[in-house]
Amino acid sequence: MSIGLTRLREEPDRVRQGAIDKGEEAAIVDRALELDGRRRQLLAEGDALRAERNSASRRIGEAVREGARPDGPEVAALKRASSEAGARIAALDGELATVGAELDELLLRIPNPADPDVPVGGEEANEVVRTWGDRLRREEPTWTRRPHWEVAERLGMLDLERGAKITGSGFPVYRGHGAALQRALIDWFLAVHTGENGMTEIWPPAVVNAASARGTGQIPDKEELMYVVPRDDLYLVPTAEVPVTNLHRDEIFEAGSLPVRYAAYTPCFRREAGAAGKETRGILRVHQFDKVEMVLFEQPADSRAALEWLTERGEILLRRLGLAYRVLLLATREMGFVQARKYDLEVWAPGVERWLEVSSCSDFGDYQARRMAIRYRPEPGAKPVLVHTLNGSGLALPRTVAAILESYQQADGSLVVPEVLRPYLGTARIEPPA
RNA sequence: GGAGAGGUCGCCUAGUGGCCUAGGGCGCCGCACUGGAAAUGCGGUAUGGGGCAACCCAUCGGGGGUUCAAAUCCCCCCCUCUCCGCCA
Repeated sequence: MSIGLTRLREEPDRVRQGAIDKGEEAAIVDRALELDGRRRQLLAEGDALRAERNSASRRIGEAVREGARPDGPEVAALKRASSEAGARIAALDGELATVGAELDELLLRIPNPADPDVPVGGEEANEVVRTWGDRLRREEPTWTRRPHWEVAERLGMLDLERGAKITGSGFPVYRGHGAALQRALIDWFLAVHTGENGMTEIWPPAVVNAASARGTGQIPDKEELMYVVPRDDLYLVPTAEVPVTNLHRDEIFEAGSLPVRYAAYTPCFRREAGAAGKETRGILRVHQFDKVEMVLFEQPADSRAALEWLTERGEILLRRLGLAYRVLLLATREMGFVQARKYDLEVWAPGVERWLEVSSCSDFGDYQARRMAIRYRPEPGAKPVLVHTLNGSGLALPRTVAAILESYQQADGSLVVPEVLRPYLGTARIEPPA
């Protein structure tokens, strides 16, 4: 990810303030401006020298064609001029490489400024935009709700122990109705997205190359987050965002072709190094999980409205599942480096009595698109401009499953199946094995 | 995995060190001709960077090298196709 040089030059104050709001040093902005000036100067000098060298070489060709001796004095003089320019170019290129490297490194540290109305601060500044549904209580009048892992183990839907045996902790095994529930959710989510939401379904590779990992910023920003296959220089995807956004890397959308909206299911692999303990009981935080992700490519002017629409696509799923949830507008230091605006969807899990993040919907502005060179031609024949990219979960499965298990469990130990999933599961109620 | 053939402008293609500052065709855009169109003719049709501009620079799958000069020669890598092997 990086900030655009044009934007840096045109609104340095906004960029500087944006960096401060996200907890970065403002001084890097000024240093970057300085280096940018030096770089442009070097480029101009280098280009002039290249022009000189090119014309000298061209004249050698012409002279030889017109009968000059290739080893004669005229040609020798031209050769000398050309070599000399070449030597100076090499020197300038050396300095340019140094300046460019420092500049690139600085640019990587300048965050995408948040939208003006995003609250400034950390977690305490997050804003609850809206809440839907009634929160169930753990303590019912005549019984107590169990946490999801107990519900699931008792119903034979989940086997964490054997998952740990065959792979490691954080790799859950779903079985029976538990496995079917995974499949049902994925299928239903995609049906909604490709149907009423008009998205195109993508079924991408779950493993990507280094260029793709770099495109969405997993390298170098979040390299420790990913599982790596070093022998083949490949990376297991931490989210479908990576392969799906990279679909259009180095491409130009022709006029009239936007928006392009995708929905994609992939398994997601995250190392989650250092995350262990009570907060991660059950399937709240695992190394492999399933997720349907929505990825949008929009015209710049449309991205803000598209984010509201995108967030609503996630909310609709929760409402139809009958799960209480809230929408958070994340504050500047919570939203991350690359987002201009970000909403989190949190579902209520009555068994553990916690809000669980099941979706994160972000507008990246042109920040991602710049790194991947994804552009759009506003009019036929016009100069391409960077597109705006957005993505949002719709939805991540494990915590959605946890909320379903905890919300729909019954006093007798059975589980009522949410109505929208009954056609997929073929039953309205799951009973404990006899 | 082995052998061979390829990767050039949106698409097809020419191109074996300097008239390549990449030619031609198709498609597309504009203009002319037409009542309107077809056909035809003329012109234009990549991306990024720099410059007020004329214009300049970079890019022929990617990277490195040889040379005054590389689409062209050399090395490494990637991808596609054909055949063989293996295989859910």
